[in-house]
Amino acid sequence: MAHWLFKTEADAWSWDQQKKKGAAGEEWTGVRNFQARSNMRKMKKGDRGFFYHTGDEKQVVGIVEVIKEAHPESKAPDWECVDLKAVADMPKPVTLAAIKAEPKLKDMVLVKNSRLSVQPVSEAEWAFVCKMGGL
DNA sequence: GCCAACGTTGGC
DNA sequence: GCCAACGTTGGC
Repeated sequence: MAHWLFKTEADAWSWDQQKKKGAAGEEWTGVRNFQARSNMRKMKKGDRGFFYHTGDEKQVVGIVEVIKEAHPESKAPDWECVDLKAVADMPKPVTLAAIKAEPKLKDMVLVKNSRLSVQPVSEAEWAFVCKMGGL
């Protein structure tokens, strides 16, 4: 199973909003970057990802699961999205500062290319960040 | 609020 | 197809 990281600003689409959608999930819309889109196209149902708040917080706040693979956005059919549902809170949110301070995570896309909004996460990185977050 | 880094656009 | 200019993002 592959792992990912979804970046969002809390005032655009927050973890609370995502959680309120429950098991029905919600389309992950607004991706207008080709690299991010190609990452979404690689996702399989059941893949999991980190839900990351950028902006003021800059921390991983939860875990989401892909419940529908890449398809056109219902409101902007020229673009694509996947559907995500919230799976779990991070017991202890993992901050960008903590990630940057950890040598094992120095190659994370979040560190190397923070602007990319949908990122791949390696298995080792996934396990390590989960551990840091208390999962 | 600033600035560096990156992606996209458009002229050639 | 290249590259300069521009706009946007996001960390600080």
